[in-house]
Amino acid sequence: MPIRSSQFYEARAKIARALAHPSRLLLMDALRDREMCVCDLTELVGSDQSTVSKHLAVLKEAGLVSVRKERSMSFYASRCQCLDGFFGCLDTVLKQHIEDQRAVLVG
Amino acid sequence: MPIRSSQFYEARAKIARALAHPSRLLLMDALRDREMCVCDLTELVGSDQSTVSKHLAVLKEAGLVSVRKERSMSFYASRCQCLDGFFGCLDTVLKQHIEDQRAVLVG
DNA sequence: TCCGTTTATGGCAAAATAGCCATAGAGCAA
DNA sequence: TTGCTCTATGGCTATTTTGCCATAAACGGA
Repeated sequence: MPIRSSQFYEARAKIARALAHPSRLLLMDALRDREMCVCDLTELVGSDQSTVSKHLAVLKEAGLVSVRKERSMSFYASRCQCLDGFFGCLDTVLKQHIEDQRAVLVG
Repeated sequence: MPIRSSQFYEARAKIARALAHPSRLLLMDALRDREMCVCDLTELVGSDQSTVSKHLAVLKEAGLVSVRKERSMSFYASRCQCLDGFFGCLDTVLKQHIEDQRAVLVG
């Protein structure tokens, strides 16, 4: 008696996987309120250009970013404003979790 | 000029990784409004008991669930009510994404 | 005590992910 | 054309993740 179909959870897992890398979270953060080209994003992330392109492809495939091509450049932009609210909600939970852990350590 | 520190994104990536599996999303859904023992969760997920235990350990390590031991059983409960809001927000984005893809296919 | 139940963990093999290099294609300028 | 810039992708290796089996520990009942 799964609560929902396996496709339901698979679709959401795909989104979560797309966000499950610090470089991709940095990309989502940078693209939150402006579009940027791959060249600038590459400098921002500090990895190889091909690596950044592949990270962007993962975000694109998940539907989290859009691309616009102009001249020889690709401009990426965020399609989703959900992350701040989500991680803000999680911050509250995490802070409590850390405090609980500290309490355990302190005894 | 990263927007935030690498630890910032690493911490969030850890949470996203914990959610990046359909079985773990099913577990979070099942535990949303009630606690359950590992035995019942194992039956729900349909994987080996050791597999479910390890999924639960991942969620616990991320601070997303709590455990309470009673008799010989472990009862897990969600520590976070952020998922519904987040995925609800994403649903809107995804529906639009799917529609865009269809529009491209149709031409 | 002995046994059955419940849970966690080590170990292993298969699968997925990550990151780099090399490279190809597109666009633009000289 | 030639060359430079920008981007995407194939290929490869290293790392991580996944899922099962086997097993151990904890607990309770007979």
